[in-house]
Amino acid sequence: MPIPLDTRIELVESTADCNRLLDWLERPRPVLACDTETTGLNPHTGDKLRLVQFGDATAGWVIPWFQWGGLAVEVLERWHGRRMAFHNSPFDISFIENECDYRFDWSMVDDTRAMIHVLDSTRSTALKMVGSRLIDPRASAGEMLLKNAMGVGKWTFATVPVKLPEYWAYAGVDPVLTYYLREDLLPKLLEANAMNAYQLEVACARVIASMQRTGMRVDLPYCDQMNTKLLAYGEELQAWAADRYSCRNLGSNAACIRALELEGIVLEKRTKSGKQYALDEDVLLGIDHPLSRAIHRFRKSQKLASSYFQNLLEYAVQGVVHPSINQMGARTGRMSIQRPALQTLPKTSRTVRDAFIPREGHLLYSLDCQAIEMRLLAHFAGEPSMIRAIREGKDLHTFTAQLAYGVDVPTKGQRQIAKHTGFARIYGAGTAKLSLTAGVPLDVAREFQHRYDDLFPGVRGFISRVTQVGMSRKAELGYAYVQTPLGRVQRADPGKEYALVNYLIQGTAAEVMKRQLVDLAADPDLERGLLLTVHDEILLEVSAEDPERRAELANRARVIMEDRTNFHIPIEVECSEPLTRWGDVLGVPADLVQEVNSAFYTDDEQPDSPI
DNA sequence: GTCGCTTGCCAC
DNA sequence: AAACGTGGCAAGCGAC
Repeated sequence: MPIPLDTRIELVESTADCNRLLDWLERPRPVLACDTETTGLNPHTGDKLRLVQFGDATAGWVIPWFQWGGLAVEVLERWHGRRMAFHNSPFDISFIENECDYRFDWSMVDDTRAMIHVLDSTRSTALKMVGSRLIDPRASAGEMLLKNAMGVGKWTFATVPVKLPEYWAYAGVDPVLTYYLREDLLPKLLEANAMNAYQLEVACARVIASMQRTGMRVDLPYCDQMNTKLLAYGEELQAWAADRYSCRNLGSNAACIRALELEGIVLEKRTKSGKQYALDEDVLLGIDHPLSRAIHRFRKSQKLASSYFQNLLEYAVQGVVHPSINQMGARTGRMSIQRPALQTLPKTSRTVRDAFIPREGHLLYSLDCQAIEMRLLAHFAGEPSMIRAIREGKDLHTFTAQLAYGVDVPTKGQRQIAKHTGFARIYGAGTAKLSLTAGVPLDVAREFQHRYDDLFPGVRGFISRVTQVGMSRKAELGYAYVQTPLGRVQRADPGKEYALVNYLIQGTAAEVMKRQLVDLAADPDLERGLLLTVHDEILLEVSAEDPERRAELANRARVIMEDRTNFHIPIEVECSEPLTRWGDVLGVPADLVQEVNSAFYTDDEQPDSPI
């Protein structure tokens, strides 16, 4: 095993150093590794490049961007057309492209973070951690030294002096580690049959970078207005509760529990850890008392204000939020989005989604994969009746309820239990959990599960096959895993082999989504309009000027996303009407929201909700 | 003051 | 036999 930490690390401080670096660049190597150090995490919200590093097996070069940025660009231009390796390419490439005119050739990019994540997503993908594991155990030592030095000097990544040896030496090791990691991981990808999954990740990376750069336009005055209203409402509720029930802080569960107990309310449910009485939404709604309702309303308004509107106000730059999209956010290959968390905006009311608006002269479209996880379940299970029903365009939950109850038109309740049972299968839930989430007695849940298994024996067979395969691999290799169609390795935690079913379905759905992004982005008209993905939904922005053209673009996107060849079931996509606000997709007229929300509680002398 | 844990809640 | 999966985020609160 090579020991990259003994490799020469050099800081560029003079024109002589520049020349030595350019000489070094002439040497033959299969790939040039590159990394950056920055002041923060988001190039679109003001964070800047500090260092650009290049490396191979022989050396790591550290270029202070402020003084010697031109040299970094010179290196990139001279190397252009040849392979480059990064560890988390969208990050470094976005930072560099944000501060100069050089444009990377994404088809030449290798990404070691994508490699490791496709092979094992259960462990840290941080470069130093992976480096210590696979290349040199001392790889994380430099990080500790830097951390100590930064603590002593009270520095952050934005302020630590470039010439501090702990800083630039730490930085210079990274491209060398990346270089060795690529060498280590490429054969492993081949061996594991995971190359297709990796290549999809690499192809997707540029789309992610593009979406981050584009960002989403936000109606700031609206956010500000909503935030102010909600905060004022919270204050009113606080004052009301303090006055009537001496409950000083509606945000403190301990204080609320004390106040409720003083009112003679007896709590029973415990929290998950069992340490305290639970006071969650379920408990609150089960208590018929004005204070309980006030706590509930306070929570809701707090949540809307602090998790959503305040974040939008905080993260917007010139009216646009550029969230951080983590392409490999979840172990299954799903993406996650933060600062702000645009994948978790409430759907119960349109209030928050109404904050998102298209750019001037544009409209939004929401493209949604229809019931993709249920469809993939049918695909993997090879369940003929399910597959037929899907092909015939039937709603799967209604179909299931029809079969299970022998009726043409199932009741809402019958469809509901069918739906919950389907999802319980996808998630690996047992009878108890199903009974809880579907809100039916244990025996009803059990009875329906039995009917479900009788109706769809393929599903049961699929689940036991997956678990079986996982277990036998565990016996052989020490860990249970399955692979998605493109080869992504999905490992189970010990004792949780049942979760492999979910990982396979969720991971495959994630692959479908990434494939869709890549295919959409291949069309320049559509790439510009890609704004966001929410697991099975893509938000697209299209010029509004010509109604025919915009409808054509939206339909083009829909057709590109659909897949009728790779699975036993069609992946079908529904396209929304053109939207002037994201909230339009929820269908509820905006002016009704106020009424609906404030009609919740009518009997208490509490302040009225502003929304 | 910061950090980490707990609790709760938003989405798919 | 039975086992719900993946995330992000805010506030309270005790420890340092």
